[in-house]
Amino acid sequence: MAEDAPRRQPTLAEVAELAGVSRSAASRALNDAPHVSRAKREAVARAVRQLGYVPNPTARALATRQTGAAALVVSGEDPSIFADPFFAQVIVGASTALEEADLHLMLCLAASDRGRKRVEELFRSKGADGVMLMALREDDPLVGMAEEAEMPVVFGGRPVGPAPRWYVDVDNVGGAREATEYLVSRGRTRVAAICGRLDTEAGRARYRGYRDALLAAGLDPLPPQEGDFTEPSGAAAMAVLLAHHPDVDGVFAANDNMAAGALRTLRAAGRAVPADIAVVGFDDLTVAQVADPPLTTVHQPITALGREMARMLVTVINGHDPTPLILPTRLVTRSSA
Amino acid sequence: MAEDAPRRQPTLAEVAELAGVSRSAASRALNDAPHVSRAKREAVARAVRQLGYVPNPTARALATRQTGAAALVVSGEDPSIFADPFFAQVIVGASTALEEADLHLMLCLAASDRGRKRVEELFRSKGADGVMLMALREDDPLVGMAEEAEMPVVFGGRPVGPAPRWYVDVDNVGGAREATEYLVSRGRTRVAAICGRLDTEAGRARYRGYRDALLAAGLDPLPPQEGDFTEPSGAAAMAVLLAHHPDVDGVFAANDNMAAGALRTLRAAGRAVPADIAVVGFDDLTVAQVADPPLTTVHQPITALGREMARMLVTVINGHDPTPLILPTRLVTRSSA
DNA sequence: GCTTCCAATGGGAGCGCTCCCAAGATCAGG
DNA sequence: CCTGATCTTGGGAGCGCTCCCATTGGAAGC
Repeated sequence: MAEDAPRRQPTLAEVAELAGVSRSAASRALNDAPHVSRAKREAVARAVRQLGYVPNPTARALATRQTGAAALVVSGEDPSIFADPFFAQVIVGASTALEEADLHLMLCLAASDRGRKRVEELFRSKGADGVMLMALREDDPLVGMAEEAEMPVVFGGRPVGPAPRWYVDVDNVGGAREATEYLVSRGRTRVAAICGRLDTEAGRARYRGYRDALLAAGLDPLPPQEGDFTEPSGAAAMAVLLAHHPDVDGVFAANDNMAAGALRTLRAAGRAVPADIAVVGFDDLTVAQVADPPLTTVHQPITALGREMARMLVTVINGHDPTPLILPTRLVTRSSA
Repeated sequence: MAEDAPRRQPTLAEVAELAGVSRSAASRALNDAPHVSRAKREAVARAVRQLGYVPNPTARALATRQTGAAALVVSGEDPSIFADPFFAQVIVGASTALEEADLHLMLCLAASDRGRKRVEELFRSKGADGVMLMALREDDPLVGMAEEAEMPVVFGGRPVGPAPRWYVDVDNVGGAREATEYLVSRGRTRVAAICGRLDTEAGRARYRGYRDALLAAGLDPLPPQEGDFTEPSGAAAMAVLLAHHPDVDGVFAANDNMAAGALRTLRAAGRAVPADIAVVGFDDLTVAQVADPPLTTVHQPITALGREMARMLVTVINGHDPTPLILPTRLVTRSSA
């Protein structure tokens, strides 16, 4: 008899037979559940080794009604939003925490109609044990899906509107306030804000922090100069700012990408940083260190954000009800302010 | 009767009953397979809508022996390797292509023993329909796992050693050669290389390209000054270079991160770029545009790399045998050289 | 010596879907 | 009007695992 090509994987039943025990006993032994004698436990282990048995996760999932996976869904208008290194760091944290709970990570970029439809299906079909949701915008359809879904959902950063039950966020207001206060403390009196998308809670919160700080210092906040968190948008916003308020001497940018863009515009315009204009960013990504001059920026613990989101999700999946978490930020001073 | 809490999802059997057809017919209608009358097809559609039915992917997976997911596995010694924005772009491409094939994306960072063990289990248990493998190092245990796995595996970038059956790579040698030739064409005669990890094929290939170009121009290549693709390692390598070869007038760095690091060291050492030393990078990530001076660099189509990997994987999953693909690079000249 | 209790055990019934296959319905051709 | 070919149809048997539950057999208690 020729060996028929990719021979089927051994099943638990075969393991049981080889070990001379029942399927039930084999199953219990495998999941080291109680009520299995030491002898049978060993017999099963031997059979597993001999057969090279690996449990079939799909079958297990069907029987237990648990998929063994958690999804990270990132919203956005187009997939390029995900190119921001921010998400990569979130993933590093989330992946590590999920690994500890022995869950797989599914990544969904809900950045097209097709993508959103697939996420909806994921929710409705319970295709994962839980979901982490990020980068939501105002009136984001994902919020509705999450509400309807009978599935654990943890938000990364609050969505615009009422706070969800479970979320992990960063102290955006506090960070922005600290950055602006720093600018003021360095003697800047005409400080502007290049803010992120105002249809995101992060964008709004950071502008709020900026405004609060200025008001508290008895200075006049400028109206928000909106960017979209990308480098080019920061460069453009800075150009507008320069045109309308030639006398600005300080800029708080809602993230490092935009701050880097501002730096570029400033360089082109011949303004010295920080001598003429001081610039502060937000995020503390690699770009902040590489920029010239290196950016003074608000550090946020991005990997921790991912890690805590995942941990919180696992807690919820296990039937508990954790309280939301707000991670601290801190100002890192370099040379741009 | 109180409505019992999270009422079980409707099953296909219930849909069939409501529609007055058999489970088989309902199944066929759902997957629009042939042999279903128009009338029944519509009845099923109506029942589906009325019940809010969504098929259970796990059950389907068990029956069809297809998981409906593809995994992207990123190797590395620790998870931080993934923080490189390079991977984020790969994911954007892969995710888009996978979406078209209606496959989910599982992300596995094989950056710890635990992580590698989970990948091995994934392979052995056929926990995905196929795998994309990246960032392999010499003697990487993942290569062995991939070989033994009876599962479609597409490599992103070739591993060190014999070329695998299916891979998508970038023309590393050609790109490095072009970069170096450019340096030579600008009159540089003492050109050094800050190369990436030499236990990766990309690191080796780029050094080879550098060496080939110099040899062809009748100049002497310097021995490889090895970094690990990170910014600090580039800064450190540049410092060593400056100490041992104070007269270098050109540097080819194997990626933008290291080039940015080199720039930093050069700035600290008071060397003008490109006047005293010209610098060329590789990748063309955002950092290249933000660096000061903006980096002349070898652009590689990263999103396309991800997209083509995913497409190739889908092709293999569908039973075909595509040929490996090598994507072109091109030099983008900015101000650093 | 005889209950009492509990660990150990294995059979059976699913989990929700696909798919093979036998049987019935439909229709054209002779 | 009958025969054979083609399309529909639904029952049944899995896919591989978990888990409930009834049964067994000692060990411990009186």
